[in-house]
Amino acid sequence: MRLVVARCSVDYTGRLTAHLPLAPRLLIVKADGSVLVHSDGGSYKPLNWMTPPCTLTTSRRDDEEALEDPEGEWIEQWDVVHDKTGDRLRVRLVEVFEDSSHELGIDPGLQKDGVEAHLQALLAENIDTLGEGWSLVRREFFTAIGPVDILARDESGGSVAIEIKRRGEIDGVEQLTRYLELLNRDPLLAPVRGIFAAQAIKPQARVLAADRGIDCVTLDYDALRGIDDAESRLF
Amino acid sequence: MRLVVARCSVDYTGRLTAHLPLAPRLLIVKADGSVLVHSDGGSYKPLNWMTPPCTLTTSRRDDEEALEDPEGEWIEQWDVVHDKTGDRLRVRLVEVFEDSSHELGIDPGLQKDGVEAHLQALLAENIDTLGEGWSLVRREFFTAIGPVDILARDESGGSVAIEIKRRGEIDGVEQLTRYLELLNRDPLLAPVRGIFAAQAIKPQARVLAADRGIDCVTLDYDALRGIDDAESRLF
DNA sequence: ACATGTATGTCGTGG
DNA sequence: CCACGACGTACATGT
Repeated sequence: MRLVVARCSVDYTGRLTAHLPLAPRLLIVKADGSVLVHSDGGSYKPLNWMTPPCTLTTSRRDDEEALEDPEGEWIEQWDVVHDKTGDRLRVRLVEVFEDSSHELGIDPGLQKDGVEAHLQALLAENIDTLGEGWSLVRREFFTAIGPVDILARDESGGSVAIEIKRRGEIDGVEQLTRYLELLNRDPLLAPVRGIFAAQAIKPQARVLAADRGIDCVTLDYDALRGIDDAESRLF
Repeated sequence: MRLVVARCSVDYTGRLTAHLPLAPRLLIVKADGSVLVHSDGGSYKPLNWMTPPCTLTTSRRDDEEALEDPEGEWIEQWDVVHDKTGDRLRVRLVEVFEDSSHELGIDPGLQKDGVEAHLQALLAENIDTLGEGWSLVRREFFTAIGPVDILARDESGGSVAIEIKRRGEIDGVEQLTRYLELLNRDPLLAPVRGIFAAQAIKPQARVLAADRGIDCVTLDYDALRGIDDAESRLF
């Protein structure tokens, strides 16, 4: 990883064209050749960047040459070209304040907990919180247009398709609607009810779900985890 | 902006919990207090981060204290707490390879060109590329559920709602469908046809659009721009 | 402040 | 390799 702090201008040409006027910025060149251009604010997202796989070539001008050129007084130029899309990033460095390199090695990676996958697992294990006598058929029930999060049977043996979201918004209801349309064409399953389950459901999503005959359920992550813990203590 | 390269471990607790085991990484502290944790690959997105507004407090341990503690041999700890959500990021530094600071100032900002807004303006100005005798009614025609990109009239005076996307995918068709449902309830406008316009349209989106009776049009950005240039030269 | 739609989204997963 | 869905999505814009 190479870290450069420099006064520079940046141009990007690819899915769009963009230009950054001359100013001091942080430039990061990663081991895979990818480049990030960061300002001292507006975090997370770089002002400009190039994703791997890409190729970086650098060229220099000596001071005299730079001084002669009235247009751009840059002393070093980076040309980064994306290997597949041909997107281009050009960085022109005018004044370099820092330039250092470090060997970091490959990162062991992030361990996550508490995302949708986890919610799904918890609800699948505690499917009877939706109703007494309910049973799990499958998690990630595959259809031609994508996986249904949970397929279950209610107390009377009827099929229920459950879509789980951390946040319940309108496109989640659309997604479940598409699944229900498809599932209800299968005579072995039909009729299939829909349940839209989320930690919080927006009013618009609720209205749309009601209009489509889909039930809404709010999930309490901590409560589900609590049930799960309580159950595992029995063993 | 402070740049630190260090062997560190990171823990995040907030919308989820996440842990990064001890490894060498780049830590960036921006002027607004936000923190980014980057590895030497997998670009653009930090492994972990804290967005502003947030507060960073640092604490140190002297070497003896660190050596006595068999658990964690960290010598410096950063606690970053988000001012509004209470999300927490904790970084424990074990070995520091670099620690530098720079004053960058406020960035003049990015100039963009070629996104959806531009496509919309170009198509609005050249609405007759969709058919002879077509006319523009409004750009950003406002409805209760959001703005329709372009509302136009075809050669026979019929209403046409146009949804524009850079890339035509399934959710764009869903969006247009919702608009059409609503617009067709307005007796002054109905019947309203739909056109899904994009630089490239995915097969699935095409199929769904056909199923909904929506026409697809691919837009040639350069051609539209060319027409526009040619027209402006007439004045 | 909240809601909505876009993104050079990025990133994983499964076919 | 492509398609799809999740994301601590982030981010700008309009009310």
